Amino acid sequence: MLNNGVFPDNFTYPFLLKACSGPCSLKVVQMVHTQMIKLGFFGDIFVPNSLIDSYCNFGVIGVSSARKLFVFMEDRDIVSWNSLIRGLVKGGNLKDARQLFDEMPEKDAVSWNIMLDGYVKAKDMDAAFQLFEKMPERNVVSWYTMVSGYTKAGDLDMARLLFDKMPVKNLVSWTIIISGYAGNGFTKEAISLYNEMESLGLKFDDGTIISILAACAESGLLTLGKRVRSAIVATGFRCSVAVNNALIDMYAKCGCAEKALVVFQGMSERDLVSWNTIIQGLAMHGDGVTTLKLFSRMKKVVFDLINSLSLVSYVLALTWVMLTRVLIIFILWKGIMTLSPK
DNA sequence: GTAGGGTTAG
Repeated sequence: MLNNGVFPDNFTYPFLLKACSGPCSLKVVQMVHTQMIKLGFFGDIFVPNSLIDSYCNFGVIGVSSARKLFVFMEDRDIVSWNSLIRGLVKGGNLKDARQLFDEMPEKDAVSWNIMLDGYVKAKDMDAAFQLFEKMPERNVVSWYTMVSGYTKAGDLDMARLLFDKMPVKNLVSWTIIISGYAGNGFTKEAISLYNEMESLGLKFDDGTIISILAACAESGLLTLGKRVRSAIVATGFRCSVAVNNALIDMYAKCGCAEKALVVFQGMSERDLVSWNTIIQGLAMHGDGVTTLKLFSRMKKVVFDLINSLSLVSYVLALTWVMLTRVLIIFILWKGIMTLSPK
């Protein structure tokens, strides 16, 4: 763009910074920051705010840069505060986050929810609940945060209590509570709520399926996993790669390695997760020979993507195959020894 | 520009 003589404006940088939020290095954000100072776009509050947000993706160092920027800013709006608090919360610095939260001249629903999420992530449900009770207004996000927080803390009674009190229940609320019960091994409740959701005629989406299947995988809940699978088939739901991956994992973790393999083989598109999931699933519960064959196929297809997880599964499968072979040889040898005349 | 259920590893 610059080479073509086109100059950036105040809309360019927020977009550019958004693109730097991934595995992009902190140095690039710093470079963009320097250029922004030179060209002077800080008059538009969106610009420094998106810079704060970008810095906050880079751990403690990033957050301290965000903080410096925040301090030097002439004008700040709620988003500036919220973004920095989010950065502190993300870095686990709840004390400073809370201090800023209390200092804020004005709070909106996002401010409250960020702080709430901080306590939930820190597994401090008591502090979260206290804040939740103090909130001047609660929106769906506040309720999601609390209910999913309690399910993650294993307190299904509180999760259920709040779920029942939710003023508006939608697909996400149902997903959270069903996955919560399923993931914690409460089979009966999970299935009964799933039935209830179905009877309400709610149309599930990728998020619902993936979340429930992951919870089933976690606690080996094959019954519900199968129910979700038949619902997918019955409704003709078009499975994304992620949904199929979740299915593979659910089957493998519930002890159905063959079914996991069937799903994998039926996929028209696969990603690294598909390969890792099937290889891991088979290495744990299936046969080692198939795992090794799949691994060598994987080497041809996604060689540059192979990571430590694939390697661990490979070594596991290899060890398993070797052990089985040694065992077979040992048994044969014992047999020959007992049969041979003394 | 900031918050929310979401596939492998833990």
